[in-house]
Amino acid sequence: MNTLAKNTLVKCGECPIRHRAVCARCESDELERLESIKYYRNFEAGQTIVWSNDKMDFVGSVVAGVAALTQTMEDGRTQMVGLLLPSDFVGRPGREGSAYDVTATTDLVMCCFRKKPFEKMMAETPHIAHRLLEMTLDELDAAREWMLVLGRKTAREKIASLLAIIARRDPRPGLSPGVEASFELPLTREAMADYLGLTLETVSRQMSALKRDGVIILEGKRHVSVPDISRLMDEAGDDSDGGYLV
Amino acid sequence: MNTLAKNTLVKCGECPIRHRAVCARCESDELERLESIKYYRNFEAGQTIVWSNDKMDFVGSVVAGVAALTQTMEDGRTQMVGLLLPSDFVGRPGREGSAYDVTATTDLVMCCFRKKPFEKMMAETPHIAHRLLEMTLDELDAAREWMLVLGRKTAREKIASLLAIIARRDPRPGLSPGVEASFELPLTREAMADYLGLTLETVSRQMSALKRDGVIILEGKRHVSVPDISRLMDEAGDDSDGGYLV
DNA sequence: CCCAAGGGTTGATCTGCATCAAGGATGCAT
DNA sequence: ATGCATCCTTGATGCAGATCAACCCTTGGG
Repeated sequence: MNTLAKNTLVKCGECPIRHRAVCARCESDELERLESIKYYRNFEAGQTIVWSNDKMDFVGSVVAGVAALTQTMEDGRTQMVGLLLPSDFVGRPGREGSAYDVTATTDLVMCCFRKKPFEKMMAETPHIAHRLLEMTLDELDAAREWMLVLGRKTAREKIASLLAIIARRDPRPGLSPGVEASFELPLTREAMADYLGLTLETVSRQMSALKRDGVIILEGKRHVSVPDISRLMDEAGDDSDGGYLV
Repeated sequence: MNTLAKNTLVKCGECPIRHRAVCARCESDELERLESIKYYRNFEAGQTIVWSNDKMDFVGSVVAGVAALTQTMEDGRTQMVGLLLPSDFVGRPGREGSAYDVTATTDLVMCCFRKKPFEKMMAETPHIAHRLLEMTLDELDAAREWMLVLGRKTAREKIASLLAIIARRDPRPGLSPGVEASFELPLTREAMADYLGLTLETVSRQMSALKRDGVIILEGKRHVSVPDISRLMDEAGDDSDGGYLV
């Protein structure tokens, strides 16, 4: 247990980013064995990676870009239940199919492992299973934190919460003076609405309101700069230290 | 992986109910080792089991009664993020504290394992870790299914969804003719509201409405009978087969 | 060059649920 | 029996966010 601190990132072969270790003791021979079964896949923005209930014959992690897990009711109402940013893990070892639609919301690169050999390795290598348990517990915490957002926060707080997550996970230090974070929104207004349990009109209005009030600076429709991150966190009503979310 | 089918229940020592196996291959010596570190704890309705951020030195499962995981914002808004029914697992191996308040909503019996020895056993016994991963994935599915409820369902659908969960998990076959399920609500109206992201007044009104419309039969404030379960599922807007939830 | 499609904004109006408020039922302590 | 607390119900009113609708901007294709 805990062979690796919670969010430790390790270099995985030639992956362009350091991503969360699946192989708990990197640099060791597990990593090499992982290398031997891994491959890359590219997706375009909007493309579906797996349909819910479809068989999913791989697991992997996001290397670049953003993907979304969504659930849909018969009448078309949809709810995003997970947002996958670079280093996030996808797939359910020991499960046949996907429980959700997985779609790329931007162009996407994934580092995949074929599921069968990955599961075999997992069975032989205890700390991979432990590491996966760690990661699943993180996802569970994120999902539960999001339940608070969905159940109890106002539209403005929801938007601020989402922006805070993205800002935190995209750690580009301030370029211009007076800007503490700056990023490109990887989601359309509609996708944001689906994540937040709102309509796209409400998302648009609240984005305008946050801009008007100086909480964010919008350049174009997608580029967001945050002059004061703690101000943004306040708007999100965030009690938490922002530990686990997504 | 998958040494045990998803919801297989096994007899664990003298526990009065068959609960979900922590020890994946029951009847084997892991079970005996588990027996040697286990103990029971009783709680009264309303009692807090662990406070969020407190150190939690045990893991375990609910034997009888119901417990709730809740998160609270500084201003007092609270959201229940998990409902623990008999056989559900509590605790986060490899984690220090609890991320949520855990409280008993009814009188409660838990079967506990001290955390340290449990983790030690987990490290030595691979399929315990696998089993725990299975269970955590189930919880993750439940949390995500609940995100759809919180984000996209109406008050009436939310109530119906909650009743459907409880009815499904409390499999007492119909006593009177024309009654397909019947149970005692383990939650106050306020607790239901906290789970559903509503106010207690709205919960009360929708319960009355479901009663008026013949979807449920209310005897007193807490006893619920369901004449037609598929009708209730329809009201819940449930597309799913009701696979994972709670 | 024009047109269509996708993404975004903003306004007017409607409505589901929250909020505020009062009162009923039950149980328990004095 | 009386008082008080907890839990629940129901009514009146208000408002946040949904819905309906118009319009803008950008991109890309004939």
